[in-house]
Amino acid sequence: MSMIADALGVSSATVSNALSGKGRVSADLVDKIRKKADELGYVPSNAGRALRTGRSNVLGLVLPDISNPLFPQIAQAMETAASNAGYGVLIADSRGKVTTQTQAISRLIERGVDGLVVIPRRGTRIGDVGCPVAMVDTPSTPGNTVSADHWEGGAKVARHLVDLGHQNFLLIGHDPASNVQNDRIGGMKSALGRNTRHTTIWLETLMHERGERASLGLIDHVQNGVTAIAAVSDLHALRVLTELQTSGIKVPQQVSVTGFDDLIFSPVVTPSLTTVHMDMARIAELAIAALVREIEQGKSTVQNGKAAKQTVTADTSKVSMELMVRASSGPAASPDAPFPTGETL
Amino acid sequence: MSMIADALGVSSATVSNALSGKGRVSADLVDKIRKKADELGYVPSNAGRALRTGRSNVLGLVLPDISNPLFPQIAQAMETAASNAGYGVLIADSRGKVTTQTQAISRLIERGVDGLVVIPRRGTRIGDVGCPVAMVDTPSTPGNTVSADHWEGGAKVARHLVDLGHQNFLLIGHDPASNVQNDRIGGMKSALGRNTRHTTIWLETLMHERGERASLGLIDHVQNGVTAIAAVSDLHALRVLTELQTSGIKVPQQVSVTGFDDLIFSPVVTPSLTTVHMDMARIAELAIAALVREIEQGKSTVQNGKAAKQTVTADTSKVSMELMVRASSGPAASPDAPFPTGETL
DNA sequence: ACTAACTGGTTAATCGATTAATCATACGCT
DNA sequence: AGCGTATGATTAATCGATTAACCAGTTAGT
Repeated sequence: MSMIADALGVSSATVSNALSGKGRVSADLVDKIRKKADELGYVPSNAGRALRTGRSNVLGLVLPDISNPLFPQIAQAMETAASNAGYGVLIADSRGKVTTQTQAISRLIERGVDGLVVIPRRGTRIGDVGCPVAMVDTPSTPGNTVSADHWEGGAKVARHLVDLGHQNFLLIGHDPASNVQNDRIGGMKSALGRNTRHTTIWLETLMHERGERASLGLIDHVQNGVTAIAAVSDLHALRVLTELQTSGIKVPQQVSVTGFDDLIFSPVVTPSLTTVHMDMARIAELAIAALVREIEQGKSTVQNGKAAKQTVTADTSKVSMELMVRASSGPAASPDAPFPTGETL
Repeated sequence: MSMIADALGVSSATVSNALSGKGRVSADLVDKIRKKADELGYVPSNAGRALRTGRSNVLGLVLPDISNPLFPQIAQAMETAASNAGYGVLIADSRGKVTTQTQAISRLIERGVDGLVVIPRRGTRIGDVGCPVAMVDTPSTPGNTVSADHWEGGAKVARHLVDLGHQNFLLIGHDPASNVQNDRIGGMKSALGRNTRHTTIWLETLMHERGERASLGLIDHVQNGVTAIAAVSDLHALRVLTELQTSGIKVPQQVSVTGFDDLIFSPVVTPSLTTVHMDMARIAELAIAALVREIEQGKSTVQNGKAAKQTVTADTSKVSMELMVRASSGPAASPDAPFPTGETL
């Protein structure tokens, strides 16, 4: 910057003003400075700027478990949204453990991030980090900034299956402690009409009892009349799909299968999976926007009050999910013998 | 830092020396300073340090396409390795396009990263970025820093299938321009003995001709005697698996199927996928180590020569892949009628 | 006893950008 | 002419850590 100033015989302050457009600089000087800057290949030093302004223009992305197959979508969406807002994204993975997560967060803070996007899980507690935090969880969770409307998503698949004439459902969750999964299952249940029956199984519990690779015992359920199996993730839907096919049960002719998240393999398996897609790009946009707003006005907030509140609020806290009807769901096999009214479980 | 200095009546230089262990400070003063630093909750300012030292302690991770299902593994491994070396990881996604990639890289440079880890693809060209670069591609690619030994991996699955008595193979690739996939297929071919036959199909070409969701026409191949189908990714292996099962072909009784990468769903589909696992953690470690070495000695290199060479060299350039034998591969169906010697295609 | 070397610490400059305070002109108005 | 007010640019302080240069005591060597 001082090189530009010297080259043009002006002060470095003028160069700063010219490039940032803040002070009062004559129009033609601005032009000359811009030109010279390009000519010299000037790139502002983030370090210098950060030191002076106290802002790094970097956000931290905290994930409970990077190996989550949904992560690519999340990371990509966040990176894009942040980048559009002029921010970089520093990632922190906690490999499932809560202790590592705390460490990961403090590493981010030490690196001077201006804000945090946190995808929480179970015991995630965000202590007193000194910067705004956007939480992406579920609309039903207190402190949630913005997230997909998992409940509505659940309701959408369930309604889809009901419309196809299904009356006997098997709902498959993985972790009974997950807010997201509970919302999805809750939404499903809410949309199942009076003359339907449903059972819910949680894979984690099941696998804990019978081992990782255990059969899910789907044949039994099918023999008991289940014609629709709705899982909270495509990962589980896939497992269901292959287990059914191995047992010679036709999907969707005999049983319909649905998942969640529209994972990368979902369109290409046979039959392609009916699932629920979340608009991660929009969620990321809202989360980042809320975060950036708080960061940018943060200065004043900190000055006149105690400290800015931790978790920020977005314009919209829930983003609609989209039902993707594909080949794995179809009309119920035998639309005879309706079950007696009343819900099981 | 000056607060610590004031509190103990020493100069800030002494505090810096004490905490960094560089200058000469008496042992008990070091203790007192450390204690006071903890007490005051001192966290060094990266901005200040970066400004002075010219190093940000942040690395950039450049990915051609974040939606690659292997990405979680990569990101996690890189994050862990970098974090252990005291570096943060800034991600940059180029969503497949080469132009976006160039932009992404320059954004990282502007942010002042000390080094770059690049997972290249096709037209990836790293221009004159002013920092060391580690390339993770294939051992056969010039400029490769470190990567999995895809060729060996291919050879391993192929040998496994040959040992099971298979003689007629279908090899499935996706993108004929991918170095990784060519290495894998090349390795496979190299390990197929003289009295075997094989055909290779590239999905991208196929899908371009017949559309995204087109059948892969596997039944034809099976009827022509193929008993083993080896794909370059679990994603394609899964597609193969479900297509076969839908057609009523038993895996592995009639046809064996293998994949690559040990993706998250591979162990849980039915039958679980035989695949090849890459030790991403080790690859990341080697790449980061090479990068960090270059960065840390970089100062001298830049001083006495022209500039440090772009891509760094690791201790080991290829990391062995591990064959994961699961349920989707088994003995060849009919070990009769060996084919005439000579390779098809 | 006088110098050399060492020990433990301080001073002050520096990295690059930002910004409040200041200054010098020129212009408009009565 | 004289005063107030824009306008355009400069000065200098500042953010926080690092580090070369320097300084005051102490110890060792001859």
